[in-house]
Amino acid sequence: MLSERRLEVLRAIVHDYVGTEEPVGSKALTERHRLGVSPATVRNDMAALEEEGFIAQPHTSAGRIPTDKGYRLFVDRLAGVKPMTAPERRAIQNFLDGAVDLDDVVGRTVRLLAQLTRQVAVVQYPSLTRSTVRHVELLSLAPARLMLVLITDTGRVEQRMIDCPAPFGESSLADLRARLNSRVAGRRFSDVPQLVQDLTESFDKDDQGTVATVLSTLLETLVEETEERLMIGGTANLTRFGHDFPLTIRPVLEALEEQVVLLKLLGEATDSGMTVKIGHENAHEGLSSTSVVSVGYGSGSEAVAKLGVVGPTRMDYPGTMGAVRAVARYVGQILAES
Amino acid sequence: MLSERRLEVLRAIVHDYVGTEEPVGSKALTERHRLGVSPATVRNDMAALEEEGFIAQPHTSAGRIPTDKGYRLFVDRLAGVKPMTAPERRAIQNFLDGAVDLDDVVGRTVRLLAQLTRQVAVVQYPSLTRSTVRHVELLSLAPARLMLVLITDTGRVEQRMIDCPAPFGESSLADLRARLNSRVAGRRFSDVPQLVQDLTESFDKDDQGTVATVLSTLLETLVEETEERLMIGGTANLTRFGHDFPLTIRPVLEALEEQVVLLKLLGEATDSGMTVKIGHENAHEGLSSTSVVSVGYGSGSEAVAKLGVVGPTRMDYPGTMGAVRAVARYVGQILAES
DNA sequence: GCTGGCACTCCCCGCGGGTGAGTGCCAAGG
DNA sequence: CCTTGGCACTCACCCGCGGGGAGTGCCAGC
Repeated sequence: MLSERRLEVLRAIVHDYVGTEEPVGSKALTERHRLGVSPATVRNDMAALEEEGFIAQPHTSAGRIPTDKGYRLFVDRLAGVKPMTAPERRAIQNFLDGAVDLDDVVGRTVRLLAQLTRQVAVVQYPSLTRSTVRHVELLSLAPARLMLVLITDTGRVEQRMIDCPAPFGESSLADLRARLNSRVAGRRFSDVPQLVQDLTESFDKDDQGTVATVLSTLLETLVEETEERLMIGGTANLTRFGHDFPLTIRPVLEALEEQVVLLKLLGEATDSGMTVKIGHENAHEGLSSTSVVSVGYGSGSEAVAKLGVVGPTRMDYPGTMGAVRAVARYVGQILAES
Repeated sequence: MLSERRLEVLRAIVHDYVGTEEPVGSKALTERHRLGVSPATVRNDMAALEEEGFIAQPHTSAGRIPTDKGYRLFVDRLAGVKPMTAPERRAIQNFLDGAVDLDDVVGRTVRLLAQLTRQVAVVQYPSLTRSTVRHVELLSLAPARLMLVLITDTGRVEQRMIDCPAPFGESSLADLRARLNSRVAGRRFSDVPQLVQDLTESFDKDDQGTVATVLSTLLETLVEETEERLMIGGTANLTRFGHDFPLTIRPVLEALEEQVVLLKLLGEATDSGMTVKIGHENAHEGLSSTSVVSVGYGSGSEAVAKLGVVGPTRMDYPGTMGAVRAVARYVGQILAES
């Protein structure tokens, strides 16, 4: 068990190291923080902290830097979330309020988050799985060719081409359109399969093939499009990383380009509250020297997608967490309004 | 006027420098290329080339490196476009053939281009301005609330909400939908304004307000959405740039995040044929040590958008140009088929 | 106009010593 | 038992120095 003062020493080390990017020594610590003890005592504490694996020295006779485990303890027990100041909150709201459509909301969010945290921002588009259907439209492009358009409550639109097994009249089309909408409009995606289950039977024998095709296409769209999109920004902030550049930055850029990796990354985050993954806690090895702070956001009480930032393990956790939480909150509001 | 041999020397310098990233000297040149003359002669030629501003030396008593002007001459007069090999062409086609929708086509193109050139790839979404309308759909979401959906021949879908000044009946809606489509389906965007000009008058007085609103929204969409989207990829390749890292890479990453800059960049390219912008020829100063190779692509004989790559001025121009041209060609085919 | 020779320039690299921050240990004191 | 000042020790970092080598410019000769 670590004494209160040792935790205080760890907090001070993290604080200073995040600020200076340089290993911090016992003397410097006592000068910058009012620990009320001498450097020698701090040295003893440091030895203990190192013994437990919370800090390490790059080489003998150098200062200490926090380990992943040290940051973990810091985040879990020593650091709070630093709330945004009132002007910052106003700025966030103003910036997001100008958005005109979903793409714009996501784009603005990503830029905002990157700017606030000075790190790389990742924003997932609102997920289809948890969304509800606003409208389903069917268009006849040619006698035996339809287009299915699906509109979600988050403002997303998906379209699919459908080749019909048999020609499909305008009246049948209008009929199907009406019945489909009366059943699924306003309902959650996950409920749709049951809701349309017996729809085919109620149509003329001639049309049943087409109806079945349409329905299966609709269901496919719901499933397929669960592979969600995301937007990233602020990659230029990676250049602030350190001196050992190419080695650090390259794998990160590579990881960022693989949407699958990022989606998994965000997906791992717990549903409610904020998640902080530190260094090697990230599954992807290219991100082993970065931390990811993520949180769910949504229009209602429930999260429909996630957003977060990727930065060096040596980051300002309280500030970053504050910014991420605040942005998520405001984006949720914006989505709820529209 | 430069003699044939001096041009040959320049070509050799560019070739070697691109390969080694190191200033190339007279001795090394005569060893690697069959110029048929001695190092001393090459030195004389180099002095002449330097005099004319095609090459420069980083410091006295070092080898020479090409200047922007040197690369320009190389591209214009000395280098051809290196065609892709048959296996490469097959790979391109296979890779692009798997695409399922427009987003996927663009996504695959960007990844492919980044991989082929080992540089940063930029692909503009097919532009709306030059596209044609495939279908316009009107949905009634609420008594006085419509949704306008615009579907283009390139597979793009845009939607807009419309608040009607007055309630609008289903029959009027169907009427408007039908008339609108009969007029604009298959027509170019640029022709739409004239085609719908007198449409409002033919409706009932009660409905004219709504019809006018719908039409103006449609026209707005056509104009607004001309601010086109694009996708970039392969930023990890920036790490191959050089040793003086942060200085070079940072402004490039920043420029890449500003879509406006990129759109302007691609926009400057001439419509037909390939455009190569070298170093300071790029308006944006963050890109003054990069070259941009871009070309239009399209489904028909006409370009609907552009794509290209951004890389160091020290790049393999023939190879890059070959890859860019080949990819543009195949993307055009894919778009034409779908 | 090409070539070989020659002197000169400077970058690069490895070496060595001085400096200073930081550590670990120990003995003394509360 | 914890804290503290003292002390010797360890290394990374900085800096200046000199040799090696690649490359250049110039010149005289063919």
